Amino acid sequence: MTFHVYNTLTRQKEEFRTLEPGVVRMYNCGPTVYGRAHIGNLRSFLFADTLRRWLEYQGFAVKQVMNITDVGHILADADEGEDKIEAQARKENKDPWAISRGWTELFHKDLAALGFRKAAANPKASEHIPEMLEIIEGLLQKGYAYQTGGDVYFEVSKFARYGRLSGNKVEELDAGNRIEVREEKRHPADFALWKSDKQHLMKWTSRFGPDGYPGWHIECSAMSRKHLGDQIDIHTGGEDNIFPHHECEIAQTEAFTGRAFASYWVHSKFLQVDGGKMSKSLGNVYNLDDVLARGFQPRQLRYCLIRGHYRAPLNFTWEILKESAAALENLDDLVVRLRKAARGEGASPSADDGLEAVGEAKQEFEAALDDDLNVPRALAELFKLRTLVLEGQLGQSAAAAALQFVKKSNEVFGVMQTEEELIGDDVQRLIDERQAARKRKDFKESDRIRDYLLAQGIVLEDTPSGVSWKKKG
RNA sequence: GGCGGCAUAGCCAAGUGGUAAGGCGACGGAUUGCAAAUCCGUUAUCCCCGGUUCAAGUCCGGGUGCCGCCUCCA
Repeated sequence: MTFHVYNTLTRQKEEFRTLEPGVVRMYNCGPTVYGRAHIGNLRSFLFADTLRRWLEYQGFAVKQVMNITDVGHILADADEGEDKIEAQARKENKDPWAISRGWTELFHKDLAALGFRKAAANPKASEHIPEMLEIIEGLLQKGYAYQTGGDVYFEVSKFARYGRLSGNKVEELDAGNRIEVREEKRHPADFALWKSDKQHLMKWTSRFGPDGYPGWHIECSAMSRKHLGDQIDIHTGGEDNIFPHHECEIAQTEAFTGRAFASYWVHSKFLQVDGGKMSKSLGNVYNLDDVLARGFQPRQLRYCLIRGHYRAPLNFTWEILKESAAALENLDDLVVRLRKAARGEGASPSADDGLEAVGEAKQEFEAALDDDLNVPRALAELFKLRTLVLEGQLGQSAAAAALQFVKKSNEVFGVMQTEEELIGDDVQRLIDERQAARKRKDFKESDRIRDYLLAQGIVLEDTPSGVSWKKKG
């Protein structure tokens, strides 16, 4: 079995083949930095991170680029209006550059807290204006774009494949119905590559005039090309990016280079909250701080957001997060139990007992992820291993093999506590004291010690084979 | 109006046309000084209606509900 991935472009699962053997070039549509990333954003980025991790698990060298959009997003009207970052800047009465810088920093902090692997590059739109202009010039020369005043538009009708990704037909886009059709455009669906506006705060001088700024879509075409080359393997984003954003990117890049842009277009579904859409008016747009404020750990949120299949809607509630935390605790426990069984504690007498079952779990795990990154199926295999070890069906060798595999599986999920935790001598002394108290049936004292340690985050369990402890959370 | 997706137990969530993974929770029992952990057992005919088929959660048609896009958006 090899990795198969669903390609939005062809609407089917396809065998994954890279342009260059062993190397994956992947571009992830990143955030617009005018506010804090919410858990919906995080789900999408977490999907990209998981995909990368699965590719790396398989031995690919992944060149991952995730952009930071710090200019160019337009409000209100498709082609004219206020930049989102500028709008926020006005609201806060701040310099737009300070706004985007601040949010970019926070974004990286959020990713780090959630255990993201670092992308090879996080290019900023504002730092790639020349690269954008280069493409715009090329498109003008090739006749795919036209200039009217200080504006440049991409002429959609010149690119026959426009609409292939989204399934939209240019003539049925209903353009002009809800948006005011701008007179200078040759077709309502034509989109801006470059705009001029004196009012704009973030602007650049070009041959189109002194007050220009780029259209939204051009940045990704330029940054992807700059950092990964004309052709890439994977381009990801949320499902909302399919149209118009990615449709336009394809048009621009392919018209410019004359070659296929990305081999695989992969999109994650939206996160829902309370079974419906997330929205400010419902007050259910949460970010990492909201999650931390409720006493949850970042990795618990991570587990919660990756536990479903990326191509199906996923529901989030605080109750579900709590359930996720409980499930994750049991995965941590799996590691602990395997480590013990590998040492002989609770292991089956014959060292190779259960070795076959462990092999099957690994095989199923990999088959699940090979099948369009089916995380829930892969997770189920981990829980099956837990049942095996709890039932004492694994011998020492099998447990050691399972432990090695589970640790490796965590390279994909990045959620488990796989390092052995240690307690200090003082804690060990208290545990011994409690055992002594129990022996003399001084339960008041033994419970006092147990409660004290619990308050320190250490849970004691009196098993038939002796007392064991674990750290909480 | 156009394009696309989803609908599986109390809550999540898999599922290749052949008889419903897994997680969390709940209930009953065992074990325990108590608790926790663990063990045993119980807990779904898959939104509705019709059709194809020997056989459908899985295919087709029609509903209903929710989500996304067509306007910035993960």
